[in-house]
Amino acid sequence: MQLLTDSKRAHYLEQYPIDDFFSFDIHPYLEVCQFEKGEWIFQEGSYPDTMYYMIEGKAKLYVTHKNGKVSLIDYIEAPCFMGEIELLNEGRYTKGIQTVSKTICLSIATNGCKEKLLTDAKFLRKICVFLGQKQTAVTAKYTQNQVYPLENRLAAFIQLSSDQGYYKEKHTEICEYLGVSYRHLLYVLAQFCEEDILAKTKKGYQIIHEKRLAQLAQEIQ
Amino acid sequence: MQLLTDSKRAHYLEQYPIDDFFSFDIHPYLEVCQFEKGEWIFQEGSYPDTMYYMIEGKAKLYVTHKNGKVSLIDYIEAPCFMGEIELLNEGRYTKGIQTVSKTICLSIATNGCKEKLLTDAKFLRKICVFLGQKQTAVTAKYTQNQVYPLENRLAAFIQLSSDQGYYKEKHTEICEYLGVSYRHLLYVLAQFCEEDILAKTKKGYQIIHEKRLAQLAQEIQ
DNA sequence: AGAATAATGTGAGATATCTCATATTTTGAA
DNA sequence: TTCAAAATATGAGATATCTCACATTATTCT
Repeated sequence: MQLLTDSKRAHYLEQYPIDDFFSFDIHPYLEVCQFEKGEWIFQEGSYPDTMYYMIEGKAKLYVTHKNGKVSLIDYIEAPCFMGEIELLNEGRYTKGIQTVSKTICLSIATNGCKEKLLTDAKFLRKICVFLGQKQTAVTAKYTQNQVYPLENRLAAFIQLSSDQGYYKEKHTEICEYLGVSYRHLLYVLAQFCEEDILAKTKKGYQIIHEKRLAQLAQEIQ
Repeated sequence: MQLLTDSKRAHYLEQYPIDDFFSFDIHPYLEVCQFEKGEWIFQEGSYPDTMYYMIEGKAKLYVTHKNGKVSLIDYIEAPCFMGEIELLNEGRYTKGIQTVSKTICLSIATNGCKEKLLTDAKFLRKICVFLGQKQTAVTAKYTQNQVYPLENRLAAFIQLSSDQGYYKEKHTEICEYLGVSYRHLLYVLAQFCEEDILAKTKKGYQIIHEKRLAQLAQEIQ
């Protein structure tokens, strides 16, 4: 992690003003940080003293289970808060956050202004809305995981993440996200090829039979 | 649903004071309602105009999927808010809430005081903490569902819900909660009996081999 | 460039879980 | 009390998904 200073710092603060999230002057507590790809923003089990607001980039929210298995809970995309739950409740981070790409965050050192934050209606309302939406999203994802086979969920995910008719995500990431084994993900991809829904090319999996894919995805809504 | 009046109303308002959730006088907007067992507090798709704070009772939070399957997202137990997300964001209820037992709620007609609520730091902070904790709980449950077989999850659930060494929940409810079919729940219960972890009696399933049960449950933590 | 590491790909066999059909028992309401 | 509905129970067969083992490519680092 690298603290940005001077012109870079000024640039980001200017481009992403968050003054209106707060009813007091937040600038004394603010830093601009840059995380490299793959860097951990929060480590599971560590003690929190910072809240972040991600303004550019993408990250993954993880939890590690006792048996060593890891669940990719969610992708986190700018703009969003991180560490807000830990600010509200005491305690360690129970989740890890790792960047997927270079990421720029505004950091708020909470030891300086925790009380101010927790009594600021403007800020709290922002957090409330954010938490509410996140909860809705996470709940939807998990109930779907439970009720639909991978065939449908993968179809929906391919629709979402494909670019110019090509699906080219990393299998290792996606199987974690969809909560299935690597092996099984490959099985279902192979099955899609078998059924001529996709075709494997050097550029990724090409979507051939878009209608059928949509049909499979739609069963979820 | 029944509005309570006079002495009953006064009784509950006195027993569960929520004045300190707000920095303004909430009483003009407050009612005390009673829902019978099995009644729906929110219907999926309906338009919200009320937020509730459940003070006695227990309910189930549901979502219905496109394919007709229903997920029991969570048990909701007093004390807790209901409809808070809909207060924050516009839109219909996307979840249904059905009581499990007779339930007493304080209702807050939001059309009268929405603005006041959404600018009240005291209230917003309560909601934030509540949402944060709920999110943590829901996430934990669902990631576990994904990673552990029913054997472990059921063991943990039996530990939680058993009373005086007896497990006697309704299978029809629990299979929904644990996200498995009725058939499979019965299989695993039978397996527990087979292994002399439980014994089926008229009073419910008796826990015989507590250590082994704990062992199975602990794999989750 | 070469070595180490990560990602991809595939087979075989196991198992966790589902669907459906059907019978019995319990519960709640008329 | 009786009847219908809900809950419990069980079998049989299907399938979605997992584990493990191993081979082959890409990527990254030195």
